[in-house]
Amino acid sequence: MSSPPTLSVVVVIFTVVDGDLQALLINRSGEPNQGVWAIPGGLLIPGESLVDAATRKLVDETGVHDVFLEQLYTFDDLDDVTPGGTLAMTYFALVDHERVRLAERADWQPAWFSMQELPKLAFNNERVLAYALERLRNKLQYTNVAYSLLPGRFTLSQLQRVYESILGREMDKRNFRKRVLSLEIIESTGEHQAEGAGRPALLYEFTSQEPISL
Amino acid sequence: MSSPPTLSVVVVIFTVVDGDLQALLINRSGEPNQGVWAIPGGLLIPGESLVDAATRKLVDETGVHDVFLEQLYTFDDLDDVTPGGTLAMTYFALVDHERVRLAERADWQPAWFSMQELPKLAFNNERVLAYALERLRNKLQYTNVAYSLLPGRFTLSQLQRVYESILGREMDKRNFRKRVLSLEIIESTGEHQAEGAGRPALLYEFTSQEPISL
DNA sequence: CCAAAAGTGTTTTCCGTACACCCATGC
DNA sequence: GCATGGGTGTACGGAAAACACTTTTGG
Repeated sequence: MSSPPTLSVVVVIFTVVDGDLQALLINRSGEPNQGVWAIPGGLLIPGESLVDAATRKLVDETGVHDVFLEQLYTFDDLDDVTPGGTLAMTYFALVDHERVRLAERADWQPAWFSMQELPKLAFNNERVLAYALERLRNKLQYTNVAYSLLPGRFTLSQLQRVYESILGREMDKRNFRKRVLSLEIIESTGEHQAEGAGRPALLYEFTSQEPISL
Repeated sequence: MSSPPTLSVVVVIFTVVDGDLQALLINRSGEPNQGVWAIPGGLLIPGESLVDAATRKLVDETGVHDVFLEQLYTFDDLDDVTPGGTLAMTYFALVDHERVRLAERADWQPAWFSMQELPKLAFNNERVLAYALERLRNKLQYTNVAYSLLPGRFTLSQLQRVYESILGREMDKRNFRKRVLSLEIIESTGEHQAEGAGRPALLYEFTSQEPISL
């Protein structure tokens, strides 16, 4: 007779900093996998809903709320050491890094890592990140999820850098603008913002701060 | 202190019969929801993987194996009567109805229902079916999952009826054929099959019986 | 010979892509 | 005045959509 599985909720938190897609990782202070980096997560508290657990982890680590958060997949084969196994309900979230205040704790160290140069990860977390990235790339194409990665007002160049860093390829400026404007997910505020030298850019905002499928 | 949630695995089983998309439902013999139709499912056995549990349910109800089976979503809000709540890991499967031999049991009655005329369902199962249908429609567009709904050899008209019944709209015969042939997911066997009156149709087969993304 | 289903091409429309120059500001 | 980033239009190619008639069989 096996014991019932451990129930954990794990949240892949993505942000884009300066044209670089990054994920938040935690340096594990306890066994198993002490000292190894892992995606933030914790045990599901009995009586707590999955989305509440994911939101709790997200707020604990970053302080942000009201962002895009969606269930990703339920893995039963990430943890091969805990007796009885673990069911890991994974979520993914998109945050504007300017709104984030990383938790400062004595035991667990959270830090951003570029998706280009990930450290050695615990618990097969590579698969979870790869799957989250695939999902994010798909969502970016036919939804407005990018709203959750940017401040309320932003320039088209900032938006384009977000798309480019997630999709991993450069895009043509004119085609990009044509496309996002024709989708009608953003609109101009009429105000301008200077970006160092160069002509000041028009500021845009998303027409909806809720996820929309196109 | 709440009790830990019940862990169940639920499998939406779709088939297409005579141009009609149908789902397999079970008439519950026990409380809660006695006498009400529900999606087949059962408790996760400790030590059993999720996909094994889903496969077990599928084989129990239909006798088929080696079909398309994929995780759908994990719901925590379907069952509002069981103390501690239930985590329902849902899967969806696609079967060729000609290969199915429905379980004949004294207690649970399985039956096919058209997605057009569903009965009253237990446990918010409407949401699960709606989500499964949405996912199936998407998958149909950019994968070869239809292989799992048809016999090994089939006519292009049969294939088109499968697509039409899932997508819920009629398609142009010439455009449909051009498209599926250009995808190179099917190939002609060279043999013909008479379909009542009318000219006999060429039989085709899928080039792969494994899921392929296009 | 008539009903029933299979099979087949061309035209148009739309969307994605490629591509180069001028504009407004800071220094 | 020059460096920096913002902003704009057109032409091409491929895919999807619209559209009607001929072929082969059974009865």
